[in-house]
Amino acid sequence: MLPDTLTFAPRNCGDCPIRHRAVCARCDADELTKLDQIKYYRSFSAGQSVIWSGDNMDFVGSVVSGIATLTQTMEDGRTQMVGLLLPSDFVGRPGRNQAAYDVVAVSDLVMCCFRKAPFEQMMTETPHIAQRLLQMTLDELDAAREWMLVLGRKTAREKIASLLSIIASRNATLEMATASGEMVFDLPLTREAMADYLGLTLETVSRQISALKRDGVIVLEGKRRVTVPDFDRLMEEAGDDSDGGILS
Amino acid sequence: MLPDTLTFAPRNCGDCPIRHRAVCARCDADELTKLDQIKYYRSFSAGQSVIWSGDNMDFVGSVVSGIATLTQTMEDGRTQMVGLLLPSDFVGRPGRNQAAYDVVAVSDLVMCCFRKAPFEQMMTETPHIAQRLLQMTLDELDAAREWMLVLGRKTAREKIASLLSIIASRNATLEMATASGEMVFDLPLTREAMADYLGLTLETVSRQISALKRDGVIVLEGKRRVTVPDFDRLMEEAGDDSDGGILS
DNA sequence: GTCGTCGTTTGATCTGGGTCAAAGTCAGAC
DNA sequence: GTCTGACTTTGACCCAGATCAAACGACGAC
Repeated sequence: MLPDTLTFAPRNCGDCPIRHRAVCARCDADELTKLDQIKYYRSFSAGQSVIWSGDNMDFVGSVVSGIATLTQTMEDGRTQMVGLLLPSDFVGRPGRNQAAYDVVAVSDLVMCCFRKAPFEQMMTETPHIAQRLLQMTLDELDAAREWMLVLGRKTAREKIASLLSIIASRNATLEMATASGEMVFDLPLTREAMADYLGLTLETVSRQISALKRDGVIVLEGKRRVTVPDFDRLMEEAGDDSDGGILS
Repeated sequence: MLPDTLTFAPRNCGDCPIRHRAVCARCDADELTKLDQIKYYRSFSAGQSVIWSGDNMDFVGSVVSGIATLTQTMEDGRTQMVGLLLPSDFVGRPGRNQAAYDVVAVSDLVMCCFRKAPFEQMMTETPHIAQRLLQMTLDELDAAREWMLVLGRKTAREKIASLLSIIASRNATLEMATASGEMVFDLPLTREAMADYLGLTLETVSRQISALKRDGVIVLEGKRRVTVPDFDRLMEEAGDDSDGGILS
């Protein structure tokens, strides 16, 4: 457990893998030095809980590596995932002391944390941080609204295809993309987590994945490794405009 | 049509009904003067479209009075509401030129608009605006996540109860609250719009409203005026923690 | 090796909410 | 007044996805 995650810690921000995408993306060298002074790393192993809804939360931070989920739970145990946190995503809300959601590490996870008070202080002093945070929050809001369409109006099959295309394209920027147009990636989530993401049961998730496999939309190696032979086909199955609507 | 909405326009920001809740809330007198110079009002009558998804959008703005909806539409016509815009809510995204959603006036509507370029200019100069916009965006993100739980995991009855309690509590701050603990308000949405909000069909909305009425959770006068005799009961029906979880 | 656990698949059955259809209510136009 | 159209309600029926249940596969502990 906790293999080299602790030794992982990049000593200075210049070497950080998320330097140009996280909340610090716009900071100049000076600002980075200041951040460097108040930052600290925390590691979590897969399955571990980062924070519980309602807990006192005295830090904010960025996911450096690994994946975490943001979920909401009803009294009777029904749960809905409301955020999927990938490297560079921000956790916590400046100006709030209590966590509003459960945060759980889905894989081994490293976070770059800042104590809340000094971070909020810095936010007022260095507009670059607030600017970047606004941009990231607006992006998250757009993602949440896309997700609302998925939850409210798509069929189970479309939901699965949507999730697969989201994961595929989030990874696309990073790696993968087998020249030939094929895409290969590992599902970071269990069937149950996918069900929580999509407002389904895990059985339905399993059945629809099997169906997409049977129909040749995806190819599976084992239970986690997915190959998408034709991404446009997957987008069609997701019910999305195939000519990916250009925003921004 | 378009009754006194145009003459409505408050001449200066000091008199504005949303002065202390909109994106300008934190501005001081100086900043307000600058905003005053670049603002203009636009009126829309009920049912009119403010902007279509994909349209070029050269302004941003705040809802001054009236109600509008933000919706997404799939190619085959399925629609999902992704935002309900009440007075003081912000429309548009700085740094984006195309509208991402359809915006439709549900009632007669007055908006306070700013051309995008000067507004973005001001945002970089006066941190008060960006600060407030960040706060508002974070609030919207929280609301979107709450909404995701509703869409993904609640039953039709719970969905209706949730919507009613959201509308009730959004209004609560303003007016209403019959001392006795009763709440009375008008539904601003048609059954169809409620269905779009909740990921249901209008028939199901109608049936569930009838059921809540039959069970005494709400009382209807006509089709739009709602009385809630016992708000805690309504919250229970919504499946929410009755002891309203305190965040912030 | 066996056992236990966790994640997954598959089958059988049930049901909440969708779909199709018809009729009711109300406000504004004429 | 009555006609029209928008909105709403209610009924009958059906199906996608939930629920209940069983079994399978992979992996780590022993």
